[in-house]
Amino acid sequence: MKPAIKEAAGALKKTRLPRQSELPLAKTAQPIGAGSRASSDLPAKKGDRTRLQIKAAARVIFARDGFLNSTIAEIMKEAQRSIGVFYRYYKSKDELLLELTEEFRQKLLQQIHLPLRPNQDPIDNFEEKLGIFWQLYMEDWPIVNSALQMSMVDEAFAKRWHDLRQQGIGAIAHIIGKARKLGYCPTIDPHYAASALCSMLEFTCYNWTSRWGDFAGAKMSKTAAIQTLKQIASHSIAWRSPT
Amino acid sequence: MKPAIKEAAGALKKTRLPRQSELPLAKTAQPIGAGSRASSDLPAKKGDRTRLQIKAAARVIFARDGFLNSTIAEIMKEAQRSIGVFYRYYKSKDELLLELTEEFRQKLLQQIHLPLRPNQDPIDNFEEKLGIFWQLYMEDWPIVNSALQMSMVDEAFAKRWHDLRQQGIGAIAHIIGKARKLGYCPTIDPHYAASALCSMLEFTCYNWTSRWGDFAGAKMSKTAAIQTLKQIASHSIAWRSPT
Amino acid sequence: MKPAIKEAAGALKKTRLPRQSELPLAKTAQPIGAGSRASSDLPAKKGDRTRLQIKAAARVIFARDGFLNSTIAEIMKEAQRSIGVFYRYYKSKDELLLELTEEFRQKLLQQIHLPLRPNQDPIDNFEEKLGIFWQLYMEDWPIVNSALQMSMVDEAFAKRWHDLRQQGIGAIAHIIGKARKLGYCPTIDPHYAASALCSMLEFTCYNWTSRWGDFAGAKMSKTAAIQTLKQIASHSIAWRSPT
Amino acid sequence: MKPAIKEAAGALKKTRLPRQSELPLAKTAQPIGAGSRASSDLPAKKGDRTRLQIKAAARVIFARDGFLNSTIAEIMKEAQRSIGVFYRYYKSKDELLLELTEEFRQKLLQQIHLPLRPNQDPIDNFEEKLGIFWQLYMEDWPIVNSALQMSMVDEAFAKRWHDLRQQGIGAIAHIIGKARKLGYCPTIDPHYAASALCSMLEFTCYNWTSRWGDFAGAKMSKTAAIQTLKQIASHSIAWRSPT
DNA sequence: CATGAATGAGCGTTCATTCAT
DNA sequence: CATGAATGAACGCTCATTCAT
Repeated sequence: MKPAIKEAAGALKKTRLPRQSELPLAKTAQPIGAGSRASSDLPAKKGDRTRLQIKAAARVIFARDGFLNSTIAEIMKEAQRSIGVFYRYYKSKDELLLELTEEFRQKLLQQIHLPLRPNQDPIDNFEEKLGIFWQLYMEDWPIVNSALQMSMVDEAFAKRWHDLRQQGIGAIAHIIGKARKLGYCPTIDPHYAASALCSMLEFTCYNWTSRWGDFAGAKMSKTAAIQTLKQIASHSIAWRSPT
Repeated sequence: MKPAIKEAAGALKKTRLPRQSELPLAKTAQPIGAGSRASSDLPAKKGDRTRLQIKAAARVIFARDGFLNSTIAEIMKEAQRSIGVFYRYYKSKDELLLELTEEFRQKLLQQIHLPLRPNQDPIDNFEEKLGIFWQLYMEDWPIVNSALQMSMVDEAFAKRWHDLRQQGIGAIAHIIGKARKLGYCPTIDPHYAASALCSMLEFTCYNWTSRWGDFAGAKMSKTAAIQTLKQIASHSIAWRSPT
Repeated sequence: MKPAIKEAAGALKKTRLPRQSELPLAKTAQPIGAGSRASSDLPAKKGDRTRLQIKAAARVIFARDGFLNSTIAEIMKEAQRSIGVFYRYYKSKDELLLELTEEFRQKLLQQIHLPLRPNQDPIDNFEEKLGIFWQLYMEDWPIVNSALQMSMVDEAFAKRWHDLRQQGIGAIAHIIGKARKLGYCPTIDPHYAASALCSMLEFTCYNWTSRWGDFAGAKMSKTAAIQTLKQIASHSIAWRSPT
Repeated sequence: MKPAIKEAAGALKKTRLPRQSELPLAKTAQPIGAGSRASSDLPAKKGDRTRLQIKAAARVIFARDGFLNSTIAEIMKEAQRSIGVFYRYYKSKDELLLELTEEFRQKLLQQIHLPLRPNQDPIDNFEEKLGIFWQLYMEDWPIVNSALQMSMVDEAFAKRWHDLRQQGIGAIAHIIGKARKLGYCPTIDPHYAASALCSMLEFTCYNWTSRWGDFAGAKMSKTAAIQTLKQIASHSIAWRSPT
C-alpha cells in the first residue's frame, strides 16, 4: 500500500496498482446484508467465516484509524489471525476496500431503487431516498469514509468512486429533471445541481461521522440530522420562480 | 511525512505539527492576489525568491499528484533546487502546507468580510460571499484540496481544518439566524444547516477541481458553476413555511 | 539515529528512548555466561534466533566501528538479514543498545553481589569484585564501550548510564565507609573517592579494550592488567594515617 | 562532520577526513594563555580577533551541547558571524577542535613541566602536577570533553589523543619508576599503572564536569575534589611492601 | 573579505507483500 | 491451509561543506 499512496498520479511511475481489469468486481455479488454482522453467525464454510472476520476487523480499524492510517498488521491483529491469511483472501489492501465498497454500493443501489409511485411528488420520493442514504451511510461510515480517503489519493480507486458518484448524480439529475417538468426550479442545471447535492450528502455525512468532524464529541441527534439534510436538499430544488 | 500519515489515529503516538503560535502568520499579509503567480516577479531578496519558488512548485506538484502523493524530492525537483534547501524554509512538508493553508485562510477571511449593507437582504449578502469563496477556491484549489486530504489523515491538521470550518459554519449559521428572523426557513436548525451547506461548498468545489472530479475532462462553465452553487445554497434557506 | 546524536543537548528538542518500564528487563534472565556466544547454539524458535543474530552482529560491528559509527544497515548486513527485520525486534538502534546494556547490567549485578564473608577484610572483598568487573568488561566490552559513547552524546542514555554508575559508586562508597571504620583512609570523602575509583575502572577498561586504546596492537597481559587494577584501587584505600 | 562520525573505522570507506599530514599542527604555537580570554582584549589584527571569537563561541556551544551535538551553524550564531566565515579560519569542524586541543596540550605541557627539585619526594612532585592538571581541566573542560568524545569516534582524532595520553602516561610511568627506586610500590608495572592513573584523572575530571556527570546539580567543592584526586593517586603509588 | 543560501550524500524508519516452515 | 518472519523500496530529514553574490 505504499504504492497506493505513492502511485496515484499519472506522472508517477514506480510501483504497480493492479490494473483495472485485474480487479475482481464480479466476485462481490454476495447475499445482501451479509456484510455487517461478521463473526457471530457462522456461515457454512470456514473460509467465508474468516473473510467476514477480516472485514469486520477492517471496519473496526478503519473507524479508529482511517483507511490510510491503518495497516494490514493492525487489521489482522484485530481479526485475531496472522498477516499471511489476509493475502489468502485479498490480493492487496486496496482490494479489501474495493470489496467492502462494492458491498456498500450493492446495498445502496438495491435499497435506493424506489420508483416513483403513482401521484407521488418527486420531491417526496427524493426525501425518502435521502433517508435511506443516510441510514446506510450511518451503518457503513467506516467503509465509505475510507473509500472517500482512497478516492482522493489513488487514481484507480478514484475512477471507481467516480463511477459510483455518477450513478447517484444521474439519479438525482433525473429527479430534478422531473421536478422541472412540474414547474420547480426552472433555472437550474440538473447535472450541476445534482453534482452539488451529491457532494453535500456525501461530505455532510462524512463530516458528521468522522473522528474529527463538525460535531465530534457532541453527538448529534439522528432525527435532527436527517431532517436537516432533507430540508436543505429538497428546498434547494422545490422552489418556483416568483411571479 | 510518513509520520503525518501514520501518526493520526488516537491510538497512535506522536505528531509534530508546530503549535499555532509558531506559525508565520504575520508574514502572510502579502498584497492580495499576489499569491498564485510567484516565480515570475522576483522579490528583492534571494531567500524570499526561493521560498516563493518552493511554494509555486508545491502548488504544481500538489495539483498534479495530490498532497499525500507528493514528495519533497518531487517538489524540489520542480523548484529546480536541491532537497536540502527545502528545510531551510520549512521544517517539514506539513509545515509547508500549513503556511499555504494559512495564506489561503487569511485571504479568505479578508475578502469574505462583507458586512450586511443597509437594506441588503441577508440572502443577497450570502450569495456575494459564495461568489468570493468560489473565486478563491478556484485560485487556490491545489492547496485547499491538499488541506482537505491532510485533514482526513492527520489529527493535528484535522484540528486546524476543523477550526477554519467552524468559522465558516459560524458565519453561515449567523446568516441563517438572521434569515429566520425575517421569516425564512423557520424549522431549520441553523448550526446543522450551516454545517451541511459548508460541506456542500467545500466538497462541490473539491469535486469540480480535483483531477478525477465530476466533470474532469469536460471543463465546466465558470458562471454556470457559480450560479448553481448560489441557487442551491440560497434556496435551501430562502423558503417560507406554506401558509 | 541521527536523532540520537542530535537530540541530546538540553537546548535541543525531542528524545524517544523508551521509558524504563517499557524495556524488556524480565527477558534478560538468561543463563549467566550465555550472552556472548550467540549465533552458534540456535534457540528453539526462529524469531529468537534472529534476535540473537542481530545482537551478535551488533557486537561485531560495535567492536569494529564503535556504536556511533555503526549503521543499522551495516549491522544487518553482518547479521545477513534485511534492514527491515531489525525493526521487528527493536524500535531503534538506541533500543538495541539499551537491551544489550541492560543485559550487561543484570549480569554484573548478579555476579558482583558478594556479601562480605565473616572475617573477610573489606579490601579483599573489594578486590574480588574488581576481578569480576574486569572479567565481565572483557566479555562485553563492545557493548560497554558503546554505552559509554552514547552516554556522552544522548541525554536519555546518559541518565540511565548515570544510574548504573551510581549503583557502583554507592557500593564502593559503602566499602570505603567500612574500611574507614577499620581505620583505613581516614581523611578521604567516601563518595568522591568512590566516584573517582569508578571512573578509573571504567575508563581504564575502556582504554584497554578500545580499538585505539593505550596498548592497542601490543595486547596486554590479562593477569598483569587485573593485578594493576587491584593494586591501584586497593592501595588507594588501604592506607592509614602515619603516626 | 558527517564524515567525522561515519568515517572512523578502518573498515569504512566513503568520505575523507583530512590525512594526518594535511593537518596544521605547527600553526598552533600561539602565545600561551591567549586561548581563554577571547573577545574582550582585541588582538592587533582583525582576522585574529575573529578567530578568537569563533573559539570562544565553540567553547560555549561545546559546553552546552557537547562536540558531536554541536553544529557549525550553532557555533557561528553564537559567534555572531556567518557560517561561511568559519571556513575562512578552519578547514573543517575537526580542525577547529584540533586547534583547541592543541592549545590545551601546549598549555598543559608547559605548566606541568616541574622538574623534581632537590630533595623533593617524587610523590610530592606528582601531587603538584595533579593540582595543575585539575586546574587546567577545569578551565578548558568543554574542549577536553569534546576531544574525549571525538577520540571515541574518529580514528584520526583518536590517534592524536592517544599521542597526548602517551605523554602523560610516559611522565607518570617515569615518576612511578622513580618511586620504585625509593622503595615504593615494588610489585607494580609502571606502564600499566600509569595508564590506569591517567584514565582515572581524565575520566574523573570528565565525570565531574560533564552535564550529566556524577554530581551534576550538586556542585562539588573544588578543594575536596582535588584533595580526593591527590589522595587516591598518590596512595595508589606511595605504599611499601609490608615487611 | 563576508554572507548565508544551496548542495547532496547519508541514515533511520515504515509497511505492503512474499515465502519458508 | 496458517503462521509470522523476512524483504526492500521508498521517503523524510540532517548538516558539513561549497560557492554565488
